[in-house]
Amino acid sequence: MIQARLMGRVTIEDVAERAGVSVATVDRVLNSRATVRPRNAARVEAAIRALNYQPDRLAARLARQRSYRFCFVLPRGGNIFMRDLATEIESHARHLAGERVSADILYTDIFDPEALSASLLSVSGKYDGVALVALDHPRVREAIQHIASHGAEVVTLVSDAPGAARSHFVGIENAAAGRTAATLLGRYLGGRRGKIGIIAGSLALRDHAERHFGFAQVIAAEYRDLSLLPVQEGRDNPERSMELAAGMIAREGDLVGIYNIGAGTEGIIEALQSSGRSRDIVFVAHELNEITRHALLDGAVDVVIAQDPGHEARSAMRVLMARCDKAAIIAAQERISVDIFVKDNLP
Amino acid sequence: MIQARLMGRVTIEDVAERAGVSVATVDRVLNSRATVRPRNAARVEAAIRALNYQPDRLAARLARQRSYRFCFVLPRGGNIFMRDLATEIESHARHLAGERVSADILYTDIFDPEALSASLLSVSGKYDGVALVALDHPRVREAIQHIASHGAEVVTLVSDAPGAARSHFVGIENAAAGRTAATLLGRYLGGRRGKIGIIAGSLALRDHAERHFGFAQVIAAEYRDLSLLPVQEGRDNPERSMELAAGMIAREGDLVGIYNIGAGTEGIIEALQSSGRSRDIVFVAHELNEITRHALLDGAVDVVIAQDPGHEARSAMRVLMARCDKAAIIAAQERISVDIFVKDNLP
DNA sequence: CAAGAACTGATAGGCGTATGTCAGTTTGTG
DNA sequence: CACAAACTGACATACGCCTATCAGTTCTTG
Repeated sequence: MIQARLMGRVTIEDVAERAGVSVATVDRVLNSRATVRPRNAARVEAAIRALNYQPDRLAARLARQRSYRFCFVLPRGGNIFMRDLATEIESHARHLAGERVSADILYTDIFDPEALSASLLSVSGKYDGVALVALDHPRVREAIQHIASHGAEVVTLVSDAPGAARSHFVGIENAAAGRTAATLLGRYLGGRRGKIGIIAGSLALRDHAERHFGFAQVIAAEYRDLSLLPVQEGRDNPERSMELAAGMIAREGDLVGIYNIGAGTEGIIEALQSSGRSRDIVFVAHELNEITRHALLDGAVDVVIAQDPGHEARSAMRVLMARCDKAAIIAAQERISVDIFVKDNLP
Repeated sequence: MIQARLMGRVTIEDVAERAGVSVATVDRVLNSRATVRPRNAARVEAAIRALNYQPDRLAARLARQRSYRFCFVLPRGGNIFMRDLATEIESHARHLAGERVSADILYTDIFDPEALSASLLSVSGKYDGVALVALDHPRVREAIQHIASHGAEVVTLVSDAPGAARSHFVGIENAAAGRTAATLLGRYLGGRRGKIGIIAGSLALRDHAERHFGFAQVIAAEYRDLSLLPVQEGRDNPERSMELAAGMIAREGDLVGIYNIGAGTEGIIEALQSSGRSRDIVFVAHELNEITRHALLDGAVDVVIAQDPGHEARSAMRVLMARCDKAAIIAAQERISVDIFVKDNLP
């Protein structure tokens, strides 16, 4: 092992010496703890640059004795994806116990602006960071503002609230996800002519609306032989989605594709299979889980567009931690990608 | 901020007290520093479990005064992907400077077993961890063994050497990548009948051979209307690949698809475009970079199968660090996925 | 059962930073 | 020029763990 002394690690003492001041003064500059005469402050800054001083993050966190408490606000009784997300958050929180981080999960009705904002306010002031699956609503923005102004970091997760005081959004670009679905569905159909059915949870959900927008855009622009049926809202519910899909299949003789924007995929698979037209209808769904995974292998689903809940959980925590100790975040690492899965590249 | 004392962080002192021994003994057990009577060792283990003690990794690294030195062994004069990988390694190394980690890059001819193993031996003993783009060859395995037996951790990067003493492989499953390419190409062709041209860097490269295997497997099993032309070796060179592609296009009137297993994609694009048959031939390539990115947007390439060099660089460093301080690695986080890109889900 | 071997406890000092105190020095102001 | 205000330096303590030392205790073994 090579020891640090051999590497000549630069410490605040070196900076102090070089700047001709005491370590206390360097500390005052570094942590803006008290006013320092401009001349000395400048010297310190210069010494820092000259020596390329980088504070030791390990020592800093140890000394600061900070243990970060984060709160994740998730939908109560959510779909499979949300349950997977919760599992990932718990598992990563356990892992981070050795790094002085703890995370609680608060379940609430995120579709009700009043309930969500009440939950947010109830949490305000008690945590160093809050991650929430947001609803784009004035009340919610207000609650986020409240948390932020009480000194906590806020990030939105999966679903964003663009105008709000959140410092980061951990999630995918949903319009791009919709466009991706359209391109794959269109290319898989390879020039066939016909109708495409679309099922969403609810177009009142920002992410569903955005996916629909992206999907419709690409189909209109690039696949003139395909036409879209009006969106049906299945509320992410398998039974309801099954009925909607069955209705579509029965009504439209030239149905060649289905795009499920939200959850409830198992219902649509059932409708397809019991209709006997499963092989003729290209089906694109969202999110990778036990159901869609098996469906891909069976051929019941042709393509899955997904976001990785594990990545999102870890990313949210890393971003919160980084913001809490004012460190830089690695943009490329924290970017959540629009994943495409076929039967062959499953994890 | 919530202080640690409120959280009741468990320290070795708590463990010692609970086990009825001194902290020195706990330390002896934890770091197997000297022999401890079995009875006491068992008590300590029990106390650790009972209290769910987790050593503070920050404090440990600080005290140990370790600064990890890693070496990355990459191909000299590599293709775009390898250059991107090098850039990512440098950039992440800079980022980790504040966490007592440094990384050097050593360029060598990784296709020559003698040269590669000589480079590995020259590096042996000087680093805490080595990551290399491996060649699957006895000489190389021997060199890896040598490094490992001198106390350094070894991981393979992008290309594996399965029998060797590396503790981890950071890269994709190449057979799965090949299968994925075949499925997308097959589905994009939507039942069209014809020939598929395959260009590889060299089938002597393990990753290329594996991709080819996976690709051929799926085409044979699922796309009876498609037949494969013999693999042409372009040595990852754009000019040579262009000539090979141009030849194929001219010779085979019913060429409906091209799969480029390695680099040199720009050459193939040129051949396709100057032939005027670009729109009729589905083209699947590997790795996302400026060239393939533009080609996707242009429509010159239909699908790109990729691995993320940034993820690989960060993952290699995290794995090396984790192994150096005997910490657990997060499997899901370190798994490198076979990414699929179309024009709509580009980062 | 004595002598040596094997083990254990107490303690000190260190890693690089944070935070606070207090006496001492410089600066600005009237 | 005096006096308060603003600034600075030196030092102490803490964070949790690592490493080493040394005296003291408990085991082996002949």
